Amino acid sequence: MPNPFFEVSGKSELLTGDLASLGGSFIPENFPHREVQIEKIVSILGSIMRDTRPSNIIIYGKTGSGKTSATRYVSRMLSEAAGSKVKVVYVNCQIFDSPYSILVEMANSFSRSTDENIPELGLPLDRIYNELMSRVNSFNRFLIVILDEIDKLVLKNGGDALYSILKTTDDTYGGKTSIIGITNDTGFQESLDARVKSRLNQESILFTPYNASELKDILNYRIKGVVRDGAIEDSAINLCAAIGAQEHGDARKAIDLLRISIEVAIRGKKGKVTDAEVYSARDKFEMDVLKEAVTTLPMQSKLVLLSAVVTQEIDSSLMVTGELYENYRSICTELGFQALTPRRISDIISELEDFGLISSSVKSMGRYGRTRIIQVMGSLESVRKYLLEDEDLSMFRGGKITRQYRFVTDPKDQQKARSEDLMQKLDDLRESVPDDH
DNA sequence: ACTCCACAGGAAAATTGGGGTA
DNA sequence: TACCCCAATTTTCCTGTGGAGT
Repeated sequence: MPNPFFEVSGKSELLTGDLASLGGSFIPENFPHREVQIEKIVSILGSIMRDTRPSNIIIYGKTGSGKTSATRYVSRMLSEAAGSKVKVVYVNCQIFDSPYSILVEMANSFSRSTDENIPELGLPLDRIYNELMSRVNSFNRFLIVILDEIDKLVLKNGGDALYSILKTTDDTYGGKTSIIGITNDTGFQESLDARVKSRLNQESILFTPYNASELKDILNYRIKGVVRDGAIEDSAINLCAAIGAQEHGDARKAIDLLRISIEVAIRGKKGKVTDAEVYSARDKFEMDVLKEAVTTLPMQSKLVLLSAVVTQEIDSSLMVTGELYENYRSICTELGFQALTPRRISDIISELEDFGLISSSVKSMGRYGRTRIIQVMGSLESVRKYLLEDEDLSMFRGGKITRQYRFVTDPKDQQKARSEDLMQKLDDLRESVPDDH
């Protein structure tokens, strides 16, 4: 009888190694089909071994093209080879997206203990800057700053952040700071202003999308030593590779898919991974991504998304900014949140679109104005379910839904609807407790 | 051809919340 | 404690605009 505890602990006769090596943050020892790019990075950074500052690098490539892990891989090797001569700082610009937070993050990477850390808020920028400079200089070695998702910096504050970081490459006496920017936006350069562009873009490296057969090689390489020989059918690997190839050659997706397939097979007590496991893994994968995206949203974004779900449930053809906003306000009232202004909600809608949770397109409705037509991605029930997992939202009963009067063609009906809407708003006002400010 | 809706989205002001110094 | 400094976030104010109605 197979030991049931092996199954509980995630072990199985399918496995010979640790499934974690198919996880997202794992950096492998080898990058099949990325030899050219890696060699180029190595040759640029190699100047450190000759005590010369390396050029700045910009790396382009879609998600899952290996740019981030290849870069980290190379910098890890460099640290091994160059020892204390070099310091590598990795900053994800999606999380640290202001000049202040990035400089602090850079400076704090030199701290040996938390009490040396610079606070995350409150200090003048140039002081942070000077502190960073003095730390870099006293360190007196090469500093390599990896800026992942560097395009987010430009998007959010017009390149100011980038400019202040680039200053570090000049002002360091001896000029020992280099920057590696990573982006998936190929038009990234055009959005830069000239002074930043000329300083930043000294070398660029393109990570081309993997094709299906390359993905297959990668998968085969990654499962070596993890899975018992023959535990995964060839066609299942091909399927994972094919799905990854469809998504702009996304290796991360292909690997995740394979990992989940294995998990599915283990849980289902299957002896091997077949196409069927991959297909159900794909469904699970989509759900996981959706759940992760929804549950990690900031509160206000959740409220807006909830409003989008509710609005679409009422009538998907009427999903426009104005309706969404009115319903958002009702929801805020019901749940006791302070509602933000339409301008901010407009931005939040754009943010939700960036996350792929909704899609929108601006459309002119002629007499009825110009607005965004919005649609929730994924199934409404799932999104709703994940949203209501938040205990602050779980009290949501359905909310008062504002009366619809836009696009009502008959002017008489429109007039009627408008006044009814107005009545309801007055009711709402009377019901609501007056704000104390 | 002209109007005007219902917003989009840029820019600047105002608010918020943290930190330093005296 | 009082006060001013800072960056981040949100609000206020604003100009711009595609096309159905007229």
